[in-house]
Amino acid sequence: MEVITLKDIAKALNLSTSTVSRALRDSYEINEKTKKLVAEYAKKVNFRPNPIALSLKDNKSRAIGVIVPEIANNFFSQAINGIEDEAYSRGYHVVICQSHESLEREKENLRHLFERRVDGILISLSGKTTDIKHILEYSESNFAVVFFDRVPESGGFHKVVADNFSGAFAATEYLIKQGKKRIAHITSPLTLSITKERLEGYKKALEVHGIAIDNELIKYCGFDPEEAKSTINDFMNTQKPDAFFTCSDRLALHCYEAFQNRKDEMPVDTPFFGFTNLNVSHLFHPKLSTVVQPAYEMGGRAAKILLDQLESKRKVKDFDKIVLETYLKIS
Amino acid sequence: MEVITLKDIAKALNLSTSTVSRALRDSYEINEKTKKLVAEYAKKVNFRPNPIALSLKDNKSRAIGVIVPEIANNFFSQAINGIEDEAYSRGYHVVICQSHESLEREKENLRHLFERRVDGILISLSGKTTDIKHILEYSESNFAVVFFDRVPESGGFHKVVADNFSGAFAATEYLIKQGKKRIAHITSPLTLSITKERLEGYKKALEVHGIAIDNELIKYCGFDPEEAKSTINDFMNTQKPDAFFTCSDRLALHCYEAFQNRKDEMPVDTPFFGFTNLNVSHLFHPKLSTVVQPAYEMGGRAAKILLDQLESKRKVKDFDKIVLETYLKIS
DNA sequence: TTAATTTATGCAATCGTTTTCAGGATTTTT
DNA sequence: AAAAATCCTGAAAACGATTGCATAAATTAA
Repeated sequence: MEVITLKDIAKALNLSTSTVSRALRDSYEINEKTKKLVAEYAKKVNFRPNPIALSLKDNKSRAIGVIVPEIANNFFSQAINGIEDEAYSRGYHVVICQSHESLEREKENLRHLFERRVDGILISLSGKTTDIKHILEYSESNFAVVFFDRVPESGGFHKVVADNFSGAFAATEYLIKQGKKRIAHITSPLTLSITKERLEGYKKALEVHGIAIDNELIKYCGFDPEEAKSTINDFMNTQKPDAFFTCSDRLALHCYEAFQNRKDEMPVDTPFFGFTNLNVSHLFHPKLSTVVQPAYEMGGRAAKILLDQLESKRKVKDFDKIVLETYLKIS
Repeated sequence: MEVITLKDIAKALNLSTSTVSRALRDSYEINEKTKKLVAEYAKKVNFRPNPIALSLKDNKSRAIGVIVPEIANNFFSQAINGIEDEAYSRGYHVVICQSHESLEREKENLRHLFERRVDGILISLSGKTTDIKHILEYSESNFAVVFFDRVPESGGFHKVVADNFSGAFAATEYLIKQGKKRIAHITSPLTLSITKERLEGYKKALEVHGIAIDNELIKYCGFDPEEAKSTINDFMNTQKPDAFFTCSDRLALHCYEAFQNRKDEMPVDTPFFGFTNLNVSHLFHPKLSTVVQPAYEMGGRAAKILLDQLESKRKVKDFDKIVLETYLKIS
């Protein structure tokens, strides 16, 4: 497979590169016969314009960056699928970076992507990110940014999120309808937007069903597995909840592990709910039910907004916030 | 964050772009004073050479492509982590494509990456790929290829694989030492290199321990979950093995699902082994033990070989085949 | 037949960087 | 003091594509 340039074609057909270029782009200035000649030859030798040359010319890389906490997480890998399908179908490629829940890594990722001259980025914030100064720095220089899933509170950006409130409400309500009254909620640090929204959904469901909110049943857990372990131990030694509802993939897994470490097995009649996209939750013991987010769609929508923005001439002035529905997967 | 070019620096300091370029690359031709002046100014305005311009000049994109069957699979996402760490630390970026176990998609991925002018690719073959003609087409035009995990039989390529034989041997031996004698092996199509190697390990362990090989206990399963289902049903209705050993992530999951669909639960004293990197296998019911591959390392090594090759002047003549050890994770 | 118009093509600049070549200025050698 | 060597710098070409401008050739109008 040989790499062919415009110049090669021009030489072969005894034309100038400009004529060849125009012929291929079907310019009105070029004779039909010439066009056909060029088109046929180009096809024969399998000509493809060098995307790097085009990038240099247009000052556009036709690449977008994605920053997620972790690829090895079903939610994010599904979201990435959505992003890639949208991007590839529109001729963009995708550079993926992981923040590993670290603000420092997130900053490095941004710098790397910026230096690589990506046209814009999609980002789901790290768990340690409390403000977005580092992102604002870049977002001036016509460097478009769209947030998804874990988004900042401040306005002025496009965002795509799940309906965290309703998802948490539905899960909590489901547990209540199963007759549960002491539902523990184990959640992430309050710095994350999703934490607050899910907590509100949980509280609202209790309220609607006339169950008093017991703050002892709500625990915040950072990223250290040990935290989850001691939280679970506390719960089992004191509160003995009759159901669990955790806020994330990671927390659900840490809690399951904490249970495995205890002598007394997790009671089978204590249902466990997670806000996760784990595609194997139904194989867990005890069963793990989940609030599932439309991760693929979320990625695709976020990518679409970004690319639309990149390709539109006028500067956007109003910013979309798209909220996608979740659904329950009962195991 | 402003984007600065050589020309900007040249204008500001009243020098020519060539002098600035040379100063920054510490050329012996440039006066020390000038060098210092330029270096300081460049640092102040945060100059970064435009990678796209460099790519065009060098005819190198400093990007590598990765083709895997599926990102949403722990083995591959861990391998990608290894690839990205190696690549980013050496100033390359990574374009990820998924073949979704389809030969057609794999061909499209190749075409896409080639047109994108990546300098080389890392590939783990799709389950439908039986020959590598489509890859050979490209591998001429100084387009380096390194295979990992699922590699072709033919020589003439760099390869990084797990010691599939030993892994399968160890798992089978473990089951035998647990007193199991009728160990079912459910495996992928024989077109995949890993299938054969793992099957050989399984057979060898039986042989070493004086257990006759029963071909009725060996079943090949494609990618359709229904196949796994009927395989499991067949086994449970007739052979009733006293242990299971599956060849892949996917097969292990399909089998677990098949068991869930049956009335009679999977007997708890029938141990189940998978050749997978599932990081939640210990939370399954019944327990899933696994042969774990060093996925991160595999990705990293493969990337290193590829990048070393890209950066070496002389053409490689002998091709490495690196075999990495697996380990058992008993749940 | 000559001028005006249309048609078809090529030249050259551009994007940002590197690098070859050339040359001016300064210093050293004779 | 002239020739040679050394040092520093800049102009220009190259990478591959696009595009404004110029112009030659063909056609039409007068």
